Amino acid sequence: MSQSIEQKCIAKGVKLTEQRKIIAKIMSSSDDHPDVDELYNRVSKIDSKISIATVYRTVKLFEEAGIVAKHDFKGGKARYEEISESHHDHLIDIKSGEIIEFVDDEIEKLQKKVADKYGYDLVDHKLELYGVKKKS
Amino acid sequence: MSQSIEQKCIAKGVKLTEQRKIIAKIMSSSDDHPDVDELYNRVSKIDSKISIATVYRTVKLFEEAGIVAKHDFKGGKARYEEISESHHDHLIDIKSGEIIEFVDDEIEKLQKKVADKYGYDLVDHKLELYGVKKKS
DNA sequence: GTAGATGCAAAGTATTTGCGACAAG
DNA sequence: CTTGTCGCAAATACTTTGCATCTAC
Repeated sequence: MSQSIEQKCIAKGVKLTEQRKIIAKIMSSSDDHPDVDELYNRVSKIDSKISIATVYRTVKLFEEAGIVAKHDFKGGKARYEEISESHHDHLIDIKSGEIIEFVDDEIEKLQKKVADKYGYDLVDHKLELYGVKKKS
Repeated sequence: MSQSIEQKCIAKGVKLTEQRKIIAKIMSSSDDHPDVDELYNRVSKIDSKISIATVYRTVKLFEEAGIVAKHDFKGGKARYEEISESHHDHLIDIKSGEIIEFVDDEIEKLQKKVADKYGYDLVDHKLELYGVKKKS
């Protein structure tokens, strides 16, 4: 964790309001992948007057500024996490809902190669693995 | 195309109604990835009395029966395609929306390996590449 | 001081569901 | 016949927005 969301906002010229600071702090200190509802719950404990509309507006703003990442895992609701310097993908336990982050350079390389093969420059990608714990 | 959706329904014991037959036929003959609205449009041309609720119910039913696949690409709406014997992933042109299907055995293998490394059996996975055409 | 942010409630989308009428096996 | 499906409209879930008020810079 080299730079807080708050610092990133300053770096990107995003105006920092009291509400945004609180949401930023919550997201920085969350190491799971909360949806907007969950974020709203956590934020409400600090300032109960923040409206859910503000949470929606703020995560969208942060996403557009490239500060947080939005995921559409199964389940309908969008979920967010802070973008860290190291890119990673997700392995999701379909029983417990637990999410494991992983990196595999080789897969990354192969993805670029595939895009290249079809004449594309890779802009973004999404890799989600869904699994069940092995009964060892 | 070895087996039509209709045949798969029979094989899986899914009751075939007039509406389902029409939806099945449309999906079998679509080689793009239509959302429910688009499916409803196409279906309406054949039988304008079919309601969109039936389309929703039917794609869900087919999905649960493992006959069609649901994708949540960017854009909010769920999109569907018939499951063919050959698994594939998607490369999406973020400018035009065009979708290219591809297979890469090596990536598939690596995914299993990753899941394995964390003690999981891979049940499902999702790989989407988003790219822009190279100006060659 | 001014542009932009917030809170609230109302409006949008996408999807699901209750219910009486109806059709498949 | 009987169970499950259909069409319709109402309901739900998630997210966005208009507007008057307020706040960061």
